[in-house]
Amino acid sequence: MTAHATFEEAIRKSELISADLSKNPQKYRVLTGDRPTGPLHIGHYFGTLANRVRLQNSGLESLILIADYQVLTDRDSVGQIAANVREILLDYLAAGLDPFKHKTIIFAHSAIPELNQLLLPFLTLVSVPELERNPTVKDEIKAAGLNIINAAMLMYPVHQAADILFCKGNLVPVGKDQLPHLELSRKIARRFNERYKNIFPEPDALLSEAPTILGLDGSQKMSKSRNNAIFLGASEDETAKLIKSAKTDADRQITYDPETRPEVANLLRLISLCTGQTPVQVADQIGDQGSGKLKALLTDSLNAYLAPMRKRRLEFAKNPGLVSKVLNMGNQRAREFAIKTLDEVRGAMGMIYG
RNA sequence: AGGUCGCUAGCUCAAUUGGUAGAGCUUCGGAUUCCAAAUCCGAAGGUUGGGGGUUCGAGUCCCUCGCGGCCUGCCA
Repeated sequence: MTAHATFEEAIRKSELISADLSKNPQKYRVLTGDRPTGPLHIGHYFGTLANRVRLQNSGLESLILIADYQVLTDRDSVGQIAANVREILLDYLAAGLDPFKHKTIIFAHSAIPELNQLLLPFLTLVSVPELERNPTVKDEIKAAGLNIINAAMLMYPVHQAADILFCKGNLVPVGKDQLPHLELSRKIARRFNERYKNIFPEPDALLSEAPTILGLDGSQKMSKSRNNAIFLGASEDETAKLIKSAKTDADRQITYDPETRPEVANLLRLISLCTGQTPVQVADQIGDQGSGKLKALLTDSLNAYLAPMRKRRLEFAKNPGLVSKVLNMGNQRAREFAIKTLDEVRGAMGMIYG
């Protein structure tokens, strides 16, 4: 099957599942996650976080992974990891993920030894060239400018397979770039089932139509490392300052044209996400008032949109005990899955001796 | 384990026979601009991996320790 055909197939299946979600939420267990390299920004929010909250609220069991070990795939040090984990927890809670009201489990790699142990048999189901061929990994190595590739970087898609399969997750919301990883997870599940015993589901992709949010420099995806991001927890003044620094163009007449005016289009799209208007409507409203007006409007819209989240975030920040409880609770529940699955795996492999 | 090369600003790298540690990019500020970008001007940024020694003087030479790359080997 060609890559394109695979993609078409993934879209088709994703649409079928999407239609089924509200009818049969109990059929699905969702896994997503983030590397704790810093606080989350509005690209994360509009790209995935909002969708996770939506899935949670429609009754799906959702596991959210803080992939702390994977911080080290492209750097030598974890940095202020404890602070970063805390910031991400605050972002999750502020965005509306709620382990107390919903079937949501927030947990960390490092707290689940059984999950990581699954990695070992999984690694034997994958060949080295298969890992080296992964286009997303190749891109990430290139983007990070790595001249030394550590083994964890090469095998992190296998680690992801363990993340998904330890809890028998069957639905993974992803962007197009993550499809190769999910394909590998499916392959690993299939090979394990074939070689030992049928215990793993083959997880499906839920392709989001979420727009990619460009950074404030307008040329690349928003990301912390490119220093072009607005953090969810930023103050209103910081947000205003960052938006003011965004790249635009010299044309005073504001139009929505993603092809020729990607920077302006990106700002219009952000307003659209905050207000519910279409980008074209926003552009018409600004007319010939220029990018200054566009930025003022975005600043007001975004600050207003994020205000309730930021308020919640500040309140959670005052309650570190509650934040710790969220993670401890999630770790405990995730670990129960992991212990159970590892037992099954060892049984299937004939590795229970005593 | 052996051989070898390396460690200088946030990043990439300079620094003559031993003689005041610099540049580019990034960051920050200013000019400019409807706002930006680009451009121009300016600023910040360092115990030269740690320690010791030689010397009037060490990034540079010597010793030592640490960390890392590559090559070869060994082991489960």
